[in-house]
Amino acid sequence: MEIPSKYEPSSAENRWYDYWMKNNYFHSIPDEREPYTIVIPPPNVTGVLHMGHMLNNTLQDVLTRRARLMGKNACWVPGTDHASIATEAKVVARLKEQGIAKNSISRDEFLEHAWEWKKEYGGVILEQLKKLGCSCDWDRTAFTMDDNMSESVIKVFVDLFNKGLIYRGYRMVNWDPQAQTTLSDEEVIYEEKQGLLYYLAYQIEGSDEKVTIATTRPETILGDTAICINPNDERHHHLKGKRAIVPICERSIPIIEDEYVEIEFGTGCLKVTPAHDVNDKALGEKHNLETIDIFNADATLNSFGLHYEGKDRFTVRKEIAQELEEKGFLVKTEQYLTKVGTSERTKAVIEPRLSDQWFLKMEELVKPALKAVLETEDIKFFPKKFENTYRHWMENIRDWNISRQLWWGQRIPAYYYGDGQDDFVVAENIDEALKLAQDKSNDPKLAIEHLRQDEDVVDTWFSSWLWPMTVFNGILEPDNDDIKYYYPTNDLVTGPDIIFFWVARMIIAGYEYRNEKPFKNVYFTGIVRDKQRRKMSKSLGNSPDALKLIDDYGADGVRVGLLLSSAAGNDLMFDEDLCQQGKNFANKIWNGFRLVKGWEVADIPQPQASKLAIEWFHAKFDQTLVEIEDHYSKYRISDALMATYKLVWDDYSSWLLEIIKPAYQKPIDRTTFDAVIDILEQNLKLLHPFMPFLTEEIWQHIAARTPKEALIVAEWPKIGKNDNGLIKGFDFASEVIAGIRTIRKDKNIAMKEALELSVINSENASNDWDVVIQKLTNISSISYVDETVEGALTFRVKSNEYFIPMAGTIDIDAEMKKIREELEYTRGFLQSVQKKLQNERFVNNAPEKVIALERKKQADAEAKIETLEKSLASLL
RNA sequence: GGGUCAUUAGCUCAGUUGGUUUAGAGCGCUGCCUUGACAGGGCAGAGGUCAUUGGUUCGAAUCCAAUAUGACCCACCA
Repeated sequence: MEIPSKYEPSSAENRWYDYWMKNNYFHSIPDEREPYTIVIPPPNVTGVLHMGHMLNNTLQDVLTRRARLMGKNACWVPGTDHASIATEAKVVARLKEQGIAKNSISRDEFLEHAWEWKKEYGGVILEQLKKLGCSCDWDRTAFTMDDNMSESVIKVFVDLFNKGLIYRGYRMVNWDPQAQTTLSDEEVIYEEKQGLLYYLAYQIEGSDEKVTIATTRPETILGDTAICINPNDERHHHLKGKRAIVPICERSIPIIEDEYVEIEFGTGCLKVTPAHDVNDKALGEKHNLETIDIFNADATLNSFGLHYEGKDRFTVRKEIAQELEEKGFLVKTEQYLTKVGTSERTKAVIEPRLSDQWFLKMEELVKPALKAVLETEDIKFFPKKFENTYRHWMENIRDWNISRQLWWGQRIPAYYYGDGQDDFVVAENIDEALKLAQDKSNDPKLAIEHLRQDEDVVDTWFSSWLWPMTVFNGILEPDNDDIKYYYPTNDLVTGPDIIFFWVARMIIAGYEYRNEKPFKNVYFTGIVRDKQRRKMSKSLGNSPDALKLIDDYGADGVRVGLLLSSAAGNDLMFDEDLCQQGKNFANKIWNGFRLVKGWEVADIPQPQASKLAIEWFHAKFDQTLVEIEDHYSKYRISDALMATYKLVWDDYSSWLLEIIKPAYQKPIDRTTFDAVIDILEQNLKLLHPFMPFLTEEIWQHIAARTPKEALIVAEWPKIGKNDNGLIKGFDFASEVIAGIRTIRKDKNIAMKEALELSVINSENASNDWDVVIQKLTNISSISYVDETVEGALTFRVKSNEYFIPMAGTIDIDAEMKKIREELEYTRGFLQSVQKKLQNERFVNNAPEKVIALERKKQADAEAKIETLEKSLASLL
């Protein structure tokens, strides 16, 4: 059968993915082997594959496949996250297109639509992961709103409530007026925006005097309930105890004093709006101020907004500024750079808002999680620098607002039975709730229909923080076989952007619910950026279509492309050229295989050169394997790939195959052939985690294999004896080869023309490698001589001198120039070494080993100089 | 405002407890080669005052300090 000269990925990829699925290699069940577990960072159900996912999941697949090859019971659990805000927004938008308003349908009807949506689109991203080659255990695919997941969430909520860690509070929270829900502090992104600072003059009550304040939000004056000055500010002492009149609404408000006010900022006078600013709220509580909320839930003004009622806050800002100016209250405006909080999901400007919400007390929960990372190193971060970020957040942690005013998610299991602040119970189901409510209210006649469940759901992260446990049902059945076997998981691969949202909270939950870490190592990937260092995003349109990339370069090519430049924790500048490099590599491997496959095998003696080359490659392979293992142990995946790349491209293809290659249309001896097939198979194993499809394809081409013998479940190579002498000998020989090639190049001597080589072997180098040198450079004979050969081109390796006699004239000047240049360099080098050795303090203080090395360098350089001088003399 | 990290070849990055030839890799670049695995290839080559300035040391890309530039994280100055 003719093998095409170009590797065609698309058919192979589908074929082998189906084969792997059919033979159940991805599926894991507990057995006597050591487990290796990864839980996927569940992408949003609304998501489509982007470059970040590609990188992230390629890394997970590399780790999983390698673990599998190493004989571990590898289990990579896939799944998706219900992403309440994002998904609810999409469903709302879709309903709107169909002419249905969310508030016109019931909660249950809405949820039906949402589930319908999930059924339709929820699997898209997982299907895309298959295209990438991800070897997830699809039988275990989970979703954060699966029944057992939701039950777990409720159970945990009730438990934390009963422990006194969850409480209900009337607090200032981050309100997203577009999604109409609260957000946690972590979901608020601060963006710098150019705005205006308005200076407004308030009339002092009962006088003609005025007081000027500065604000960025003039529309909130309608909610003002005080003006605050710093008691140490002498400019304003005359205002103490007086009252001011708020413009437009003409409310009389007190002038209070507090050191919180910065004397330097603005005019040193602050307007206080307790309903719409966290600091103002604190002031309000301290000074017992009235709280006036002027906004509706969608951030339009309510009746306190007077004639602005019903208008949006930003419209009002413009209009009220105009009115204030017309009425003479506006003193001036200044350009002002301010930080505005926006919603991570909807991008809407966050409104601080007072409302009843559920909070989780973090202070105690955090302690074991902090210790595990920073003290005991039970959990290791790669790269380590993120431990600082983690520490900082954990040590300054605030209570977590876990309630969201949404429908898509786990509904808060609180049941109200009366109108009092305290008239509620928390229970896993309504029957439990009824019993508790009857007890608490002392009213045995209380019935189910009297109970109203809280309308809110919990934050999405309140379900995903349990993910490493709930995917193995470890909350509902804490003693089941899966959780006992797979937990704690081994590696977590994720982005540093969710270190607080998710990573930290999983660690907290792990210690609280299993008294054990959720994972041993966390590998933080970088952010994928484009060549101009811009973050890849939909709005910029700079994110390539993942599936198109796979079409163009093959999944293996894309995987290699992504991994080539992704040191842990460093952002990665993605460039399609890297995928091209990956594709080229795949083709190189393919052709290396094609060459070997095309050879005719005969029972003839093994050439000495082949024997030596194979021994050398074994040594080189062992040496590289040590390197690769070291890289993996430090999660330096891109270095592990590069080491493999060089082994296969340079050592295997460029050197080994060239040395053993039989003459044109001549057969190869069986011994060499068998050895090279074995070597190819070992290489394929190292390559498989990076390039699963291509390697399986070649593996199965080499020989007919039963499913048990598939590459995906082959045995990872063991580290061998690593013979250094062979590697040194080869390195020396390769320098000789390069010298001869350079001469051929310079003098334009075709490879067909055989040359002779003479050598003055001052280095006493072994002649074992002569056969290899001869084969690769078409040297007919190598003779060992004592004296300089006249009329020859020369080159030197260390202090060995090589001669290639030339029939024609030798350009003496050029030869001399070359030698002089070498001489100059070597003398310079010798000088620097001598300078060190002549320094008494160096000789006295440096370790023995270092001095010996310097002496060796000196001797080598001196020998080389002697050789060069002799050659030069012979030319004169 | 506080903090973390970076700065090495045209680009992307290694350089592990200071000493392994006068600093490496991949890509790119420049020449030449090209019927017998692969032009998605081969061979050879050019290219760096290791951000700057001081300091410690026998010895610094590596340790320390300051400066500059950039990135990220945290923080309630209207």
